[in-house]
Amino acid sequence: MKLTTKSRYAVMALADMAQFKESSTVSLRDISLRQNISLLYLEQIFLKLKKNNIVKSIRGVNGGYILTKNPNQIKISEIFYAVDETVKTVGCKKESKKGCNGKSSKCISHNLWDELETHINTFFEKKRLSDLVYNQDRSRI
Amino acid sequence: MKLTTKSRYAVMALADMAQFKESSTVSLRDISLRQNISLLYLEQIFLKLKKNNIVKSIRGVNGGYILTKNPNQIKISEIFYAVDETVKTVGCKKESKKGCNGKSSKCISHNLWDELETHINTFFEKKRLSDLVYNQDRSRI
DNA sequence: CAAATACTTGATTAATTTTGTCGGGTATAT
DNA sequence: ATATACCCGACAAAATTAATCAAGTATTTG
Repeated sequence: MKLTTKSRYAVMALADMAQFKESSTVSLRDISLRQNISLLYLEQIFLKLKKNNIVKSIRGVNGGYILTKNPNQIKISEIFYAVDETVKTVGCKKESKKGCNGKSSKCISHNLWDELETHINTFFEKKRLSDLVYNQDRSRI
Repeated sequence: MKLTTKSRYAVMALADMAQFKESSTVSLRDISLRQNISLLYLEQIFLKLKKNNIVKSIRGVNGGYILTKNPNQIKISEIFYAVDETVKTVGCKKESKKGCNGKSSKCISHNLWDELETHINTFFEKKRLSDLVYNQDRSRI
């Protein structure tokens, strides 16, 4: 059970923006250099973040991206949703006739997986981008 | 972020054993039929469970597997560990000189991922096989 | 003891998903 | 104009997961 790099990078990049927003916009090139993430890959990720209204873009020279909200209003769960990171613990098909479909007949472990999913999602709901930035500052020695 | 079928199957199979232990041993063939899991794949899984002392095996006709402990003493975390399911949220290499190595220099999101890992693992530590079986019984209408 | 059952093990293949890259755009400040 | 930086769809490489195969060994039962 692991996180995809896509969602990890998304969070890292947004945290980077929250931290280094010296100017109004932050270019992907800067993030790429600072966080050591492929620029091309970052572009892919930011398209999704933009579609989901987490950042907005400004084109042209001196362009870049800006957070649409304050870091303390951006939940980690939003970010994950934006880049299609989902928590999948259950393997049962909803439309399967025989076997577990989550409704009429539940497999032995179904409730456990459901609980787990909720447990993880709750974590993401609670955490906000601002938590990272402050945490980071505190953890520097 | 998703669970591998291997660990899902492992939990399902063990829960099945806890539930249907009419005789002393349960054959993989029975589990395979009841839970609709490939027999060959189950064999692979049970080898690991055996190496990790969660089940023991009895060969020959009427052979099969037996749980080594009571279901209320088998943590989900043990099962996951046995089949090599690990929770990996951090992508940072421990030996990397530049960038995050988890110690001298931490990347912005490092603490978050660590927290998440702990959060998930705590869940698996708390849950026991017996929780599934009872849950299941309760959820049947 | 023969035959059926069921566990044992390593190797190999098939399928899927992740992790990017490529190539060609378009908009804008200087 | 031209360099910078976002935009977008398609594609390819790599890694991982999922599952199968082949060739066993041990044990019970008739």
